[in-house]
Amino acid sequence: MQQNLLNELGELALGSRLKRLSDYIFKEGKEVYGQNNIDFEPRWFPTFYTLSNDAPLTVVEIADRIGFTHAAVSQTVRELKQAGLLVAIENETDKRKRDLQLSQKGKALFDTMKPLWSDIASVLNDLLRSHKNHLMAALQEIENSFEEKSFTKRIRDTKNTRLLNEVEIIPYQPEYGHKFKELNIEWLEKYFYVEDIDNEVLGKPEEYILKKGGDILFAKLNGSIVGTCALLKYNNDKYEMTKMAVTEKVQGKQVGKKLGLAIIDRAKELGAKKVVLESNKILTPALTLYERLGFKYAHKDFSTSAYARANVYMELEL
Amino acid sequence: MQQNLLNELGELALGSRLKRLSDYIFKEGKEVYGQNNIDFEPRWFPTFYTLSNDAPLTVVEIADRIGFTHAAVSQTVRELKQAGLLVAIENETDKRKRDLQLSQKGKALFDTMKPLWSDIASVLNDLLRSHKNHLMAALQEIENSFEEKSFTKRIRDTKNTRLLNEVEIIPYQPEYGHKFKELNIEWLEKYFYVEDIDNEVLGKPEEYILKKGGDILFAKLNGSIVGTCALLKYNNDKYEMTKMAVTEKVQGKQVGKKLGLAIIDRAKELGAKKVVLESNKILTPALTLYERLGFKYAHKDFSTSAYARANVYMELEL
DNA sequence: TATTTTTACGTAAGTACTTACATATTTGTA
DNA sequence: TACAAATATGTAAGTACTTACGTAAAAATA
Repeated sequence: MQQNLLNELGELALGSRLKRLSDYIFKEGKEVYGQNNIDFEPRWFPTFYTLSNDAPLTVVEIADRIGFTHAAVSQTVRELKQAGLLVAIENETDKRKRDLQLSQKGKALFDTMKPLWSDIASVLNDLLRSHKNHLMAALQEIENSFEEKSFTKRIRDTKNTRLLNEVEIIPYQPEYGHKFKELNIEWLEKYFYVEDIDNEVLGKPEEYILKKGGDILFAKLNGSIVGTCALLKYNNDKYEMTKMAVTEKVQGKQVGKKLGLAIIDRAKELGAKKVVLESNKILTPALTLYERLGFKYAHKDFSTSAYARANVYMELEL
Repeated sequence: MQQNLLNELGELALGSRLKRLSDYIFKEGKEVYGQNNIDFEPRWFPTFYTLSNDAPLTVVEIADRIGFTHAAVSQTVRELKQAGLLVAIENETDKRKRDLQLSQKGKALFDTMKPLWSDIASVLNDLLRSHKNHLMAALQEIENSFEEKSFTKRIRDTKNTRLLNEVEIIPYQPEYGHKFKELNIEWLEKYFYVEDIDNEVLGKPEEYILKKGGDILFAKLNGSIVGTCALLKYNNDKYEMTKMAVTEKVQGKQVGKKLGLAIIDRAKELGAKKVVLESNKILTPALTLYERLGFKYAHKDFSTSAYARANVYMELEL
C-alpha cells in the first residue's frame, strides 16, 4: 500500500488532500463526542457555538457570521431543533424571520461540552504550533490569495503567458508567401467575402507590401505557420497594420497578441511615429486586442478606404 | 457580512475550513476545464493520471496508489468508462479483476491536458511557495502526526491530564469521616454486598486504620468529596492499600488514578517497602488501574483473608 | 398606492468522497 | 480436496457542505 502517489501528484490533487483531512477531522470529532456520551454532531458546532454567545439570531445572521450558506444553517437548525437543543420563535416584526436560541437542554449541553472543546482546541493548538508550517495560517494565506485573484484567473494568466512564449514570430520568407494568402482568405471567407483587391494584394505581397517599404511577419507554433500580419507604409512616419489573420485552430492561444506586439516593434524599428488600422465593428475580439495593444479609436471618412468592410479606424502613437 | 467568526472559532472548525477550501478548488478546477473546452471532472484526476503513466492496473491497485478506497476508484472508473476515456478488460488469470487502461480518446485527452496541468501545478507551486506557511507541507505534517497518534487519542490524553489536575487530594479530617463510609458502601452495594466487618471498619476508621499507623486520603472535585482510599499498616515495611472507592458520578475522571498515586506516595513517606492489595477478578477496570500504578499479581492463600470477596492479590515493591 | 426588487428561508439535488454491505472468485489450510 | 478465509469489485447510503430553485414577506421605487 503506497499511499504516497497522491502526495507525488501533489498540488494537482490538493482538493482531494484537503477533503481527506477534513473527513478525518469530522470522523474523529464524532468519535470524541461518542466517547464522552455526548449526542452532538461536529457539523453542528459553528451554528451551535455562535448561538451560545449571541442570541437570538436568525438563519441568515448565523450564516453570515460563520461564512456558510443560509441553506447549510437552515439544515443544521432543523437538526438542532429535532435534537431539542434549539428553540425557534417567529420574529414579531418580520414574519420571514425566525429568532433562534439555545433551549435549556442546549445551554446545559453547552456547559458540558465547554471543557471538551477546550481540550480539543488545546490539542489542535499544540499540534499546529509544533509544526514548521502552521496549517491554519497556511489556509488563511491561501484563501486570502484566492480572494485577491481567483484560482481560475491565475491559471488563465499562466496559460496565456506560456502560450505567448510558445508562439514564435519569424520574418517574411518567400516560401511562406502562399501562407500569407491562405490565412487571410480563410479569415475573409469566414467573416466577409473576398474582394477583388484582396486577391490582388494577397497574391503579390512582395510587390504591394515589401517593395513599398512595409513588412510581413509570420507566427509559428509547433513548426507550422498559424498566423500572419503586415505593415503597410504610408510615409516615413505613418504605417498601417493590416492583413492580420490567425487560423481558427489556434484561437485563444495569444497568437494575435504576439503578432500585434511584434508588428508594432517592427514599425518602431522602421522609424514610424504612428500606426493606424482599419477594421469592422462586428470583430469584437479583434477590436479588444487592438485596444489592449494601445490603439485608440479615431474618426475617418471611409469613402476613401480601399475596403468596403472597413467601418472602424484606430491609431497608435509611438 | 463578517465571514470572520469561522476564523475566530478557529481550530474547532478546522474540518469545515478544510472542506471550504477543498470545495473551492474542485469548483475552480471544473471551471478551468470548462473554459478550455475539456470534458473532464477534477475528481477523475488521480485515477486518470495514475493510469496515464502505468497501465494496465486494477481498481484496487489504483486505489492503493492514490490512497482512496476502492469504492471511490470503482465509481470514477465507471464515469471514465462512460466518458469513453478508459477501457476495461477482464483479467485472464483472475476473473475478479479488471485490467484498466486509457482508451485512445483518453490518451489523446491526456496529451491535451498535460500543458494545462503543468499550468495549474505552476500556479499552485508559486502560490504555496510565496506564503510563509506552506499548505502542502502543513497538511503532510498534520497527517503524519495523526498517523503517529490519532486525534481522538490526543484529545483523550489531554482530557485525562486536565482531570488529573482538577482532582485535589486532601488528608483525613474527622468531619469527612462519614464520607469514608458512604463512598465505600455505595461501591460495595453495587458490586458485592456489605459484610459485617465492613460496617465495623468503615464506621470506625480512626480506630481501625489511623490509630494503627495507617492513613486515609480523600479526593475532592469541584468542592465535594468524590473518592477515598486508605492505607492499612501491617508492620513498618508493609502496608495494604484498601477501601478505595470513587463515586459513580465521576467515573472516568481519573480520580482513582490520582488517589492511587497519592496513597503510594504516602506509603513511601511512612517508610513502607511494600504495598499490597486484595481485589476481585470481576473488577477489571480497577485491576487495570492497579497494574498501571505498578502493582504485580502475586499468589496468596485467601482462606486467611478478612473478606470473602477477595480472590486477587497484588504487590508493589517501593 | 401599485408594482418591482430585495430579502429570508426552505427544499431538492449535486459533490467527492466515505462506510457498510453483498457477491463472486481465489487462496490457504486441514 | 473440501471449506473457511481473504481478496476484488460493485452498489447503496451517508457526510458536510454547496448550488439552484421556489415561495412568502418586506422594502424600494414609480
